[in-house]
Amino acid sequence: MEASEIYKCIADPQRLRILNLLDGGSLCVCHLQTIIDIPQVKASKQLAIMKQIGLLESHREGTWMVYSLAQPVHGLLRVNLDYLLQADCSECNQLQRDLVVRKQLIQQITQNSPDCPTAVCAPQPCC
Amino acid sequence: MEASEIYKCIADPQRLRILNLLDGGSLCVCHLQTIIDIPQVKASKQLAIMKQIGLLESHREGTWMVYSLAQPVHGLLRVNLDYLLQADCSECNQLQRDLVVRKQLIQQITQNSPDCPTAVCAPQPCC
DNA sequence: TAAAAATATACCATTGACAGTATATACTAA
DNA sequence: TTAGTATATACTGTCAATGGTATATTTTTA
Repeated sequence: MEASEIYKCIADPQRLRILNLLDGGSLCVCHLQTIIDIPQVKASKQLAIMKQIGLLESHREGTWMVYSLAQPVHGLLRVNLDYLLQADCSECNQLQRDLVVRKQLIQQITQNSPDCPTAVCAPQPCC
Repeated sequence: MEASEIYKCIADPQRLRILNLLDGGSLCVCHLQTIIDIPQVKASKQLAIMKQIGLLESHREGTWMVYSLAQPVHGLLRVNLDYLLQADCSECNQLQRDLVVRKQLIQQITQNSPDCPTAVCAPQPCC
């Protein structure tokens, strides 16, 4: 994977937010939609782009598609996610806030259905 | 300066090469043209873009424009240049090779005119 | 097997980045 | 002041990325 591909990818703030969120663990499309507040089509497209490059993996779980960072996380991506999380700029703050929202969402899901593997997806309709 | 601006910038391999070269010290447009082997127009445009964002500074020295990284170097750029120089991918290797060529070029200039401040530009027509 | 939910794809219009050519500007030296 | 060198800008056409709408696909459940 070329460096420029990765840069082109994370040059889009939405894609960057998605990568950051997935770095915290797998999520299904509907969760990403909810947290980032984008239309379904767009979420789906962005995810497809990143899967295409090889940054993301996905597997189906019922009707849900669960996305996660391809392992091992590419060094260049790793370095940048780490840097941004401890840096101070408007986009960086957004990433930090996203992780908080992510945690809250997972907590909600877990309370509503304790059986649900938190790393994955809600067993109830979630969106 | 937003992270996405920097990423959009370094997502272009030529701009990345320029930034990497300037990280080794100031250079004038004609040197960059020579090393990277791009037409004058393009070099000038790329430099203008990066100056616009605030990544580069420039000053005139005779007919030459000397470009350098804006100080202090933005943390995000710093992190990425450092990573790429020690990584192993085709674009990374290019960056490493560029620095070698840069050193050779500076050496040539210095030999031909020992008075010339190597950090800057040749006092003789160079292109 | 029909309906509903979650997700993906096709299609289209718009926008933005990019390359190339020509021309302009700034400076130097004769 | 003219010619030459280095660099910048204007202009134009082209191609790629992006957003939106509609529709298709996959799976589950009734």
